[in-house]
Amino acid sequence: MTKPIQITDPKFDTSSLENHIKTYVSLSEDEILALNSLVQYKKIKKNQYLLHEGGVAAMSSYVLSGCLRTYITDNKGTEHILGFSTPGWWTGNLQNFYNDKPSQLNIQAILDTEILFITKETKEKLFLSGAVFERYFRILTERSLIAFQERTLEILSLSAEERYWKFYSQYPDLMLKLPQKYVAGYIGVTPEFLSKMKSNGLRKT
Amino acid sequence: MTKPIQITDPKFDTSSLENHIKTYVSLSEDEILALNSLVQYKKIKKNQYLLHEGGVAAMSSYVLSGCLRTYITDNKGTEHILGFSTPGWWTGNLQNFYNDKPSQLNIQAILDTEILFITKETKEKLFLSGAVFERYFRILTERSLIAFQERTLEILSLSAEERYWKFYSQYPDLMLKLPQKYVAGYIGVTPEFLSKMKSNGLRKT
DNA sequence: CGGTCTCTTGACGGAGTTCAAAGCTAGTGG
DNA sequence: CCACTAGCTTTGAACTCCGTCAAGAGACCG
Repeated sequence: MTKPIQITDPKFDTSSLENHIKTYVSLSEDEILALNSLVQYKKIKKNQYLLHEGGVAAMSSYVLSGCLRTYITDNKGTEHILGFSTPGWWTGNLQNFYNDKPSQLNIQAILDTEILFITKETKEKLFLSGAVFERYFRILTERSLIAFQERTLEILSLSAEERYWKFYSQYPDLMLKLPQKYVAGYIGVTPEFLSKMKSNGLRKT
Repeated sequence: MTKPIQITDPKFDTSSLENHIKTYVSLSEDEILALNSLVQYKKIKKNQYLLHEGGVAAMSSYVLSGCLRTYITDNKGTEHILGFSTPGWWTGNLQNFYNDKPSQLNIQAILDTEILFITKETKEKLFLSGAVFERYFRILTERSLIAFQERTLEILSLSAEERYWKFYSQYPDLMLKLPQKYVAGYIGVTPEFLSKMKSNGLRKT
């Protein structure tokens, strides 16, 4: 389906990722070299999949350009979106780092997308090459955890309309160029109901 | 397994936490000493708070005995439970590690509870004393993140009854000794509706 | 005991869903 | 560059799950 990466590809630019890491920890020259030698590059065309339901390959991906969505399809066929990944953010199927059961998750490009990625194995090598990487990912994971805790509480405590505005305030530019059905799939309503909410006069309260 | 060296007064037993850490990383004697010197102990009586809404003190707590619940109160006065912490699990208000805004979270003992805890500052000291701690917390945080991602998808995709059974299968012993209103607050329904679900013949499908 | 907190039960209401149909938009090939 | 199609969005009516409010029954602790 998707082509394997060729390591002999012309050199790609890792400066975006480097700078991202440097906002959390400081990197030595050796660590930068290790990073560059372990990270791989990939292009995903719009609507193609980085991870298909049932996949077991564990990888973490840093988005350079474009946008991905991570979602599941429930037993009624409805899609539920865990999140969107825009440039400067990591995504991946963490479950597969800890067990080999096929993932329920799909990760799909909703725009032409470029990523840098590391597999489970290369990530371990990265950790061995410098403790700063362990620290970097600990911090990122903590921040991601906080975000998901907040999301959990939002779904439990806010109405659909409030969740719509929350999403809008968090991702204003993303929401404008996103198909409505994806917004619906993220905030947890049907596309029909989101449409009705909008026509029935949405107003921030 | 030999008991850890108690340098001075054996005020409390950290072997539970030590063993927990050792299931993820290996600890040197020096690291064990650092851990013992930095970790503090605390008892919380039933219904008392480890963290009150509005608190800003950042700490991570390892539960030795008892049980805690972490929750928020929304603007209608309804309580929504983020999670329960039973022996062998960590809890805390991570947001306050990254900003000083008062937390919305409450952490309350629902049984007489004993914890070991570290503050934001001592946690940093722990990281300096050994990279294994960074690794340990990275792994724990990743696992916690996976759990919250799954919870998010469950709330979005499952009915109240399905969430009830999911909760039961994940925490069978906990659910039996938990007031129903807490189960309701976790799965995201009113106590009244949970009561009706049960009387209307709950059956696993 | 007695009071407070928790659980149950019922009637009613509303937020959000389902299904179906029609309009709209955007991508695609000729 | 236009026409065609597939998917996206809108709209409406019927329906369902779950919430709200209120009242009563039970349970726990001082």
